[in-house]
Amino acid sequence: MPTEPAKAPHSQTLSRGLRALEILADAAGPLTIAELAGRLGVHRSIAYRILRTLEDHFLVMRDDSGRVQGAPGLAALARGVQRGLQSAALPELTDLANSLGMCAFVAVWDPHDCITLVTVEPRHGPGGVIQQPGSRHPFDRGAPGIAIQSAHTAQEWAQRSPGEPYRPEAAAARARGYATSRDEVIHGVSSVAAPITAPGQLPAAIAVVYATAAHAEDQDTLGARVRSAAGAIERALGAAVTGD
Amino acid sequence: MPTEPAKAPHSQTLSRGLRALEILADAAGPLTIAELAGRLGVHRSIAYRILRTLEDHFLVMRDDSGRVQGAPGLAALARGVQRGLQSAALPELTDLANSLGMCAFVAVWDPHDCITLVTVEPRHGPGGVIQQPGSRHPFDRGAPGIAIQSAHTAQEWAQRSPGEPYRPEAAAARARGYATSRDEVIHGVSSVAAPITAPGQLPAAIAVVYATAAHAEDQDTLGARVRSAAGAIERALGAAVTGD
DNA sequence: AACCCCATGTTCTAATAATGAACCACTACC
DNA sequence: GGTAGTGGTTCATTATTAGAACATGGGGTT
Repeated sequence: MPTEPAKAPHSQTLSRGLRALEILADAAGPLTIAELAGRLGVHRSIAYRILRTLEDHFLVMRDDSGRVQGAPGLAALARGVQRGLQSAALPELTDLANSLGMCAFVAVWDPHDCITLVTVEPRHGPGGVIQQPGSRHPFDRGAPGIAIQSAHTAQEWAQRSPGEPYRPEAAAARARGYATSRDEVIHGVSSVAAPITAPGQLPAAIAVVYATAAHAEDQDTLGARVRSAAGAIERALGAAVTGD
Repeated sequence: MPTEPAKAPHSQTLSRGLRALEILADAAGPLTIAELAGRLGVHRSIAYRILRTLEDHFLVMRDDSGRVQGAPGLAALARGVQRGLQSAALPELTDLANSLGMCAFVAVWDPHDCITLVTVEPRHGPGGVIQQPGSRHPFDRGAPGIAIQSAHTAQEWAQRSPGEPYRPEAAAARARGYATSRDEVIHGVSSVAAPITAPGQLPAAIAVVYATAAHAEDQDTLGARVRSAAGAIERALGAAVTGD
């Protein structure tokens, strides 16, 4: 990159609208317009117009007292994301979750975090750990992050996610084919994950989580299970590519 | 509404950006920038700047050949949507899916369609029907739409979703507590759904789908099952409201 | 190879669309 | 009955966006 041709300008209004959606997604509950304007750092009247537009697209809604929150239209927008991966992973996830009695999920790479895409709870699972779809975790927390990194060398990683540190555990995970973590995201919760890589697909990982107290010993068995699930998904993705 | 105080202006740029996301979600596969600009009805250079902004927010990504598609960030945006309903419904859905061996899902009301929010596949279910999360269906197709309508009288409905027709089956469903459909969305596929209503929550429905050929007779049993699941979800939502 | 075609990406000026302060109406709470 | 908090609207100013025209580079085809 010799002479940096100067970045083309970005759209201010659009960016603010998207930040509004991000803020709403991260917020604990519904927000008042003034709160949103404050967090956005813009005048109330701007926030108001932005909201009007978002409402038109069914991406936000107001509750009885006029406060703002995300609307189902957002789910519709997310439908197409990594569709192939989602459908390939779903059967394997349900199988894992039900046979192991653990919550199983798939997370995908995003430059700054890894994002949970699909989750499956085990049959009688309300007592278990719930991994919200759409939740983000930094790469330095949890087995899925390690697993995704383990599909790359440190150099590849630095190129792919500049600034995101490369965990040393990734090397061991690369050798074993799966990664583990304990107490990294939630205290008392362990996780085992295996990477999923397929041409044309974002780096991803399949993982299970469980209370550390239970199932303490058979970490190797879990590793083998998630590895084989990852392999099945990769084969399904490959078949989809060639067969479609 | 006597004198319509004149609608405040909407944000053009933001609206175009959102339409871009909608187009990408509906598209079969990745789109080239020119295609997107065409469908958007704007000049290529505008589409380009919009994409640049969307990329900054990790909502779209480019594949190897520069074509555009949705990115995992979209899933993160959808995380907060109807969170209470999602978590309350998940255990009931897994229970339904696994005990009946059918795909179970929750759909919520949106002014024009009903949108699938969460789905659970049965244990050994890849052969079964998969209901993509985020998919929209018009209210005149499928049991969930009828179930959602059945929670309202025709008048309430006309006020809530102006222009959307009220299906006559809703009255019968209202009396029975559940709705059925056959061959309405996919040929050969039947569905049974029950409404979920809770204060502060959007109207929703829980449903199961199955191949019409199998399980032809016990429609009443299915109705009772989804009804009781809906009741359990409503109770969980009520508890969450008062207990939080 | 030289050509053409189609793709992405950048630059630039007119004028459009966004900005943000001020202003109104309403409700809830002192 | 005031006062402070909402949501909602208006309007002059100007910064932002629009969209044409211009680079650039890769891929076929003749």
